[in-house]
Amino acid sequence: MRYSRKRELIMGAVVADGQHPTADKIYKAVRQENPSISLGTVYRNLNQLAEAGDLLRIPMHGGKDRFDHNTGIHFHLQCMSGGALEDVSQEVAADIMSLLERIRSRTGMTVAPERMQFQGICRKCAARERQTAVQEN
Amino acid sequence: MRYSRKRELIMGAVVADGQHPTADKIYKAVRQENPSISLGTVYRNLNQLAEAGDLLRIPMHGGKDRFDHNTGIHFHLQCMSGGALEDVSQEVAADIMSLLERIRSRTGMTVAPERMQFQGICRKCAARERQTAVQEN
DNA sequence: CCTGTATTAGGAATAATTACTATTTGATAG
DNA sequence: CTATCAAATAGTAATTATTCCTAATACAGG
Repeated sequence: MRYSRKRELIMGAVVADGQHPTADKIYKAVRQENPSISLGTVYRNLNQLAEAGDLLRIPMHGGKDRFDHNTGIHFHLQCMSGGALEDVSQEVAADIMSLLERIRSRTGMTVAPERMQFQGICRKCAARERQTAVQEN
Repeated sequence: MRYSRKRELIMGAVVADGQHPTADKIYKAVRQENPSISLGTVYRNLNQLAEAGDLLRIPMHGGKDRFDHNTGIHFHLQCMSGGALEDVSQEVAADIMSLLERIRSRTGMTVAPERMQFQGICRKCAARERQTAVQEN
């Protein structure tokens, strides 16, 4: 993988974003800096960077895939209410890892932690829903 | 939801399949019985049945979604090697449920068990890969 | 510089799924 | 049994994220 100024920009934009940007969001961000970058280039570079392990590509059910500069072991929750993708608190990461190990030893299936993904309701949306429920009473 | 002969056929085909068929596979199956059924009808009915809780729609990363007549609590592993989608042994189901409960109580995030999905290597592919590795030595 | 190859822009192609519309069908009431 | 009316359907067009393609460009080594 040869150096390219555009790839550097793209990687920089993912890091700068800090959240879990879509390819499209990165495309818009890098275009501020260099309007000649094409969407195809953004996708190709994100894929190459993910392939090289410099970032994570997070496939999303029924939506645009996300990218993450944090390549350390952590987990994601896709909120079914608000749609947000957020990191699961590190507080339970060890519990998750030990479950995956238990699955491996008991069933022979190996689960890839970097591919783990939860779907449910995030804390913020859960609070909002409780609030709404109270008001309806 | 009014009765329809075609919906009955479609539901029957999902049950008869027994595995985790795609909409396309169901389409081909029901066409044996009634060649006038359209793919749109298959999708619409599968969606309605999933909505009504009569079956599960399982979104697949980078592939066609699957459907499952088993609506009881169980979990799926998508094999990254062979591509198969298979049920995770019930042996570890309780462990998984208790992890999800621990996540809820510690972080406030609620994970939907019916949406849980693992990606990794199934037992069969793991065995095959070990075999191949040995032969290469 | 010059050459070989990776990278790129721009647009076409893909593939699963949904949306649209005129027609048909199932349930219901007379 | 027939008339009625909403739900269901066939067939096709549309959608959408992503990949593919090709000619042009840019990087790195000699």
